[in-house]
Order: sequence, then C-alpha cells, then structure tokens
Amino acid sequence: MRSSDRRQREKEQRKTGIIDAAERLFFFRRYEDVSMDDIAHSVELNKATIYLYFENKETLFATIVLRGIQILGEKYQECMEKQVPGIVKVALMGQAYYQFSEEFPGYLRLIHFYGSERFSRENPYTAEIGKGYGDCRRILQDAIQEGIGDKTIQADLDPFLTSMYLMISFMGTLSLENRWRLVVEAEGFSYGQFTSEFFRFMMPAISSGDKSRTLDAGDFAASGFFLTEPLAPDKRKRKKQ
Amino acid sequence: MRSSDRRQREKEQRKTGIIDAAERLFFFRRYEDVSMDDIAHSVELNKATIYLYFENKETLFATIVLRGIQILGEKYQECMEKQVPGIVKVALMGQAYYQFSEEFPGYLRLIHFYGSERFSRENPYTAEIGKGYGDCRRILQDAIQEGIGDKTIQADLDPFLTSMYLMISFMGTLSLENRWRLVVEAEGFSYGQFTSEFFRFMMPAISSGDKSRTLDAGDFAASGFFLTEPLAPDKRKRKKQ
DNA sequence: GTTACAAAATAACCAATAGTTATTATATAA
DNA sequence: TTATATAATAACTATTGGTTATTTTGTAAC
Repeated sequence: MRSSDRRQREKEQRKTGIIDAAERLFFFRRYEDVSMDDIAHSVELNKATIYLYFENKETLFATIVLRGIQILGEKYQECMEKQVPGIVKVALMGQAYYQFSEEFPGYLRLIHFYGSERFSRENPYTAEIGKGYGDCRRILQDAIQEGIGDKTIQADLDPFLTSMYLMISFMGTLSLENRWRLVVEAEGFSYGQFTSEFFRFMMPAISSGDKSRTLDAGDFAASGFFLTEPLAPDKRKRKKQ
Repeated sequence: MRSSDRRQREKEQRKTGIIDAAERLFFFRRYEDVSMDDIAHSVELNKATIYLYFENKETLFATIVLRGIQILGEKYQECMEKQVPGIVKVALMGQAYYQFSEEFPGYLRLIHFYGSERFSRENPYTAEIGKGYGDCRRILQDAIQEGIGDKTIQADLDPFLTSMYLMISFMGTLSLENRWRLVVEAEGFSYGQFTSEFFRFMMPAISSGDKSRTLDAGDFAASGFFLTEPLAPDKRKRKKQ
C-alpha cells in the first residue's frame, strides 16, 4: 500500500497549492475582493474542487492567518530563549512584532482583519488562532515574570495584565491601518520612528526604579535591540512648518 | 414657497428614519448579516427608496459611525473644558473613552469595525470620520501640551506621538473584541478592572517626576475620575485556582 | 489489456443580496 | 381639474458563496 501514501502526500500538496494561491491574492486585495472563483482560477482548479479541501472561504482564509500567527509565535519563542534580563526580553518581543510587520506585512494585515467582527467565532480555526495569539501573550507574560524576578521590572505589576496591555498596544501601534500611518507621516515621522519611540515611551511604565538594575541603551543594543536611538530634536516634526 | 420647506424637512426626517432603523439592526447583527432588504423592511420602505437617500450600504453604515464619532468628540471636548491640571484631563479623556464604550457599545463596535480594511477609503464619509477621530486626538494632544506646561506631564514627551500612543492604546484596550474580553474574564478580572488598571499602568509613562506636582488618587477623584481604586490583592485573579 | 471501483475533479446549478431600471403613485401649483 | 415634478416601488441584473449531479482519472484485481 505504498501508493496510498503517495496519494496522501499529493493531496497535502494540492491543499498547500490552494493555500499558496489564495495567500497571493489575499495579500494584495481585500478579502471581499477575492472571490473563490479567482482563487480557483489562480490554482487552475474548479471552484468546487476547493470546497473538497476547505469547508468555506472563511476556513481557507483562517488557514492563511494561522500560518502568520505561527511565524510570530516562533519569533516570540526565540526572544524568550535569549540569555538576557527580563526587561530586555520584553523589549525584544516588541521589536519582534515590529520586525514581523516589516517582513510579513501581508500576514499582519490578514491577522488584524481576522480579528474584526467580520469572521464568525464558530470556525474551528478561530480557536486555534486565538490559542496561537494566546501563546505569544503567554510568552510575553513569562518574560515579564522573569523581569520581576531579576528586578528589571516593577514588582507591583501584574504579569497577566501587563502582558495584555503591551500586546494590545503593540498590535494597535503596528496595525498597518493606513489611517494612522498617514497621520504619522503627515506629522513628519517615519513609521520606524513612530514604533521606536513607542518603546521609549512605554519603558517607564514597566521598568523598575532600581538604579542598580537600570539598563542603558547600550545594554539593550548588545542584545540585538536596535530601536533605541533617541529622536534628535531636529529629526522630529521636520514637516511641521 | 412654504411647502417646499416642509418637503425638505420631511425628506430629512425620512433619511433620519432610515438611519435609525439601520442603526438598530447594525447594533445587534454583524454588517454582513444585515441586508439592505432587512433595513428597507424595517423602515417599511422599498429597498430602492433607500438608494434615493444613500449611495450604497457602506455610506449608510458610515453615516451611523459618524454619529458615534461625534458623540465621542463631544465627550473629549467636555474633558478639555474642565478646570483641572493637564494630566487629569488626559486621565479624564481615557475615562471618557471607557464611558463611551459602556454607554454606547453599539457605536464603539461599529466604529472599530469601520476601521477594518473592509471599508473602502474612497467613501467621502471615511475622510469625515477620520477627521472626527483626528479631532479627538488633537484635543488629547492639547491636554498633553497643557500638562507639560503645568508640569504635571514629562517635559520631554512629544505631544503628538504621546497622543497617538494613548489614543491607540485606549482603542485597543476598549475594542470590545470578545477575543480579549474572554481572556480577561477567564483570568478572573472584570472588564472594568482591566481598564482601570490600564490607566494606573500608563501613568508612570506620562506623569512628570516633579514631586511638588505629583497628584494622588484624591486629586483625580475630585475631578470626576472614578477609576482609581487600586486592585486589592484578593480581588485579583480570584478565579486562578 | 480489460474491467471494477473509488477518489478527484468538474460543469451546471441554486440562493442570497447589492445595486439598477422602468414604471407607478402622489403631492403640489397653475 | 390637469400638468408636472418628486417620491416610491416592483421587477430586474450581476456577482458570488456554496451545492449537486455527472464525468474523469488513477489503481488494483483478474
């Protein structure tokens, strides 16, 4: 029964092919502007064939979103494994989100859109995606806990709540909604500056006051954190008159 | 030509009637689950009649979103007019967002959904909604500027960036996405606690270190800020084991 | 090679719904 | 009472997510 093995493999490949094609389309067009027929045409299959592999359009879309979430989760895991103080891990995770948004803007867009009420919560993939996001948050929470342990993070912060606030703020700041992006750029800031300064802004909220444990930019940079150059007064708001 | 005046008024009333009916439906069902026929049936008009008053479904929806934004803008304006230090105004604005989410959960949901990529940016209402949101942010920026002036807010913060970060964080924290709400409640926190603690968390990021200007909970409470009770250790994470 | 059968793929179809058009009803002014 | 402009509608179109009845293809047994 070797051939049935191969058949199984081929089936998997076909499924992957469909996801790949759909992904290419969703990355460049809005969800509602990509029809199942478009996708079918793109993989050179009949629309009905796609329905042999995916329950519906939402499920297919969710599968793509899950790909993105998994990549993000791996990035978080990598940050956690570094041998650095807790607060630096937190900073690295924020930076990981930023890097993810630069490397995979398509996935980020899709992830955020999937968070909108457009998608039903019954979809079995929704739970899995939620779990994926939850894992990321959990890793962040562990980093915070570690920071409290090594005294680089305020002891009176609740690790769960703090991880939620940071996660939500990361998401909001990096949601590629052009709405905000345009506002930021209209004020003369680059999006990179915007996110960099965000970390600087948040730091006092989490950093412990413990002077002996206070880290300077150099400590962060040595750990691979590159978003630390402070905004020179002449670099900000150049466009404002 | 008195009668043409009345006709005009009647036309306006009919338009309002359509918006009201649509609003009632959108408040309780997802955008995609409300059809133009549903709305038409609800106002007891033919679907085609609605198209005499609104270009399309998006425009009708955007009109409702605009109503919500305008209410939010008024709340912000009221905060700005209070005779309190800058940092208190900022706190009050955060609280205003929270109150808005409690008083008008429907509008909040619609506003956030309108922010998703589902809606085209060409819609003329989109610009107006963006302007409405921008006005709120601008008011917040003014409050920050004032706080820097009266030394209750750190002098080295950029008012524009800070207003963006706060605005985005408010939005994220209060986006009624059940996704987060459920996580928060699963951890044993109420949504009220969750938002309250958020203000406490953010305060160190903006408050100046100036001891003579540091305000305590009482100062805030006297200004109408009610989300200040610190979380008692026994009140948090009751559900955890 | 031929046949039997299961799996994969498809063409043709259905239902819902945003949006349009051709037609009818209604209110007002002369 | 009639002409006319405006408001409203019934009937229609086009798109698209999803389904069904049918055909094609690959594999195993003879």
